[in-house]
Amino acid sequence: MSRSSTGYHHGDLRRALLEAGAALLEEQAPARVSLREVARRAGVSHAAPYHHFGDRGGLLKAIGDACMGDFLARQEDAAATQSDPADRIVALGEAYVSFAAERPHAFALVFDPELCPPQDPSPERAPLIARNEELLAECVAAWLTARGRGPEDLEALSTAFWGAVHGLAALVGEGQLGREQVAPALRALVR
Amino acid sequence: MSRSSTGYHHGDLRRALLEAGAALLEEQAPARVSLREVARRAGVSHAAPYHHFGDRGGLLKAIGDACMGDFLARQEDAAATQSDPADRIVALGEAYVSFAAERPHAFALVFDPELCPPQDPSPERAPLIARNEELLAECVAAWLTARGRGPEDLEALSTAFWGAVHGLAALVGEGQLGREQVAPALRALVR
DNA sequence: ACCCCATCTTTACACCGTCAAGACCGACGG
DNA sequence: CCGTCGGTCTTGACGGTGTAAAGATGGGGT
Repeated sequence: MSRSSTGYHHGDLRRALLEAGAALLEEQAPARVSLREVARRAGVSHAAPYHHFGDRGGLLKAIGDACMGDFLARQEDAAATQSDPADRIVALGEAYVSFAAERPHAFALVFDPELCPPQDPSPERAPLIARNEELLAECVAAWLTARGRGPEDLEALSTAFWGAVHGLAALVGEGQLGREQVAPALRALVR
Repeated sequence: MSRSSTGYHHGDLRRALLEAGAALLEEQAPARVSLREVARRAGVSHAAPYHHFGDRGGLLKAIGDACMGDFLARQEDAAATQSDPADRIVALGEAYVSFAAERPHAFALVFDPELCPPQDPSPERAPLIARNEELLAECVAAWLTARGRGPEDLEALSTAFWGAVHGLAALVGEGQLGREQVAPALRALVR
């Protein structure tokens, strides 16, 4: 029942809606992604999405989950390309910023607190968040030991680094900063 | 003509709308601030705002200008309370984060790129932005000289610090970080 | 073969931003 | 003192949105 794409029941509407919504998100900010437009692009009636996602928030949340997956994949890739701890941290940060620069609306959606409250996040996203924090902590810990320091500041430094990278990413995503200003700032930080 | 508050023509609708809008912004995110609700709270018809602000964006932009003013005032105050360069930087960052924590919607509005594009900002806000960058550069420069370093990294360090503080503020405003995690992270940075 | 029910459509409602036309009233010239 | 003028506000309308309820459709299990 879930295979054919032709036919009255469309076969795979959920995926089609997710794809249409993700495509729309590349063009417009999350607030302007309308359920009706997504349905229109998927070629179904405006009320069709309601059966698959409870409401507009449900659709946005599902799209956000997918974006979070993309984001995490990029983070993992970036971390894997470098072996030196300092370089790895910089690579992590640059991947973070690249995502925000190239897909600003997806980035905004991923961190929208109304769609996925940081306290009790959706069961779909919780493992992704955990994995991301784990990755960051690993890199910071490696960097600390490489500099001959104990792990006493690990948590403070992790949040500091997260804050720095997140802020640079947000500012770039908002157009407040040029992308070329990021690398020097990051390097100045891990100096 | 613009003084009396009684009478049919209301006297000072523009200010009343700004106040109603600002009050609404304390309760709800910018995206949910509706022109009609603001008009309702000001006790006028739903089309009344159009004569004073061109459209919804105009009202939000004006509210954002006011919020930016509040924000800058807090930054100035924070910088004035400390004399030691390192302490001043930390105070600046904490004021930044406090604003985002206490007035998250105002914070989001101030940095909304669709309402006030960072390239060619509104003539009302441009001086505020300039003053803010100046303040930050001053503090970073003082911190650099206090550590016996030349101003060669001033720009990179300024953006790095701005990014860190902005990121921490955004994460706190979104509820992703607890407010108590900020001070240790900041102190770890200026260490 | 039949019926069930998940899926999709239709219809309807309230709210929103925006625009055009009209009502109101203070101010200014005669 | 009176009239008209123009900025201010209201009314009404249009298209778009999210959401809910009710009706149509057709595939899959018994």
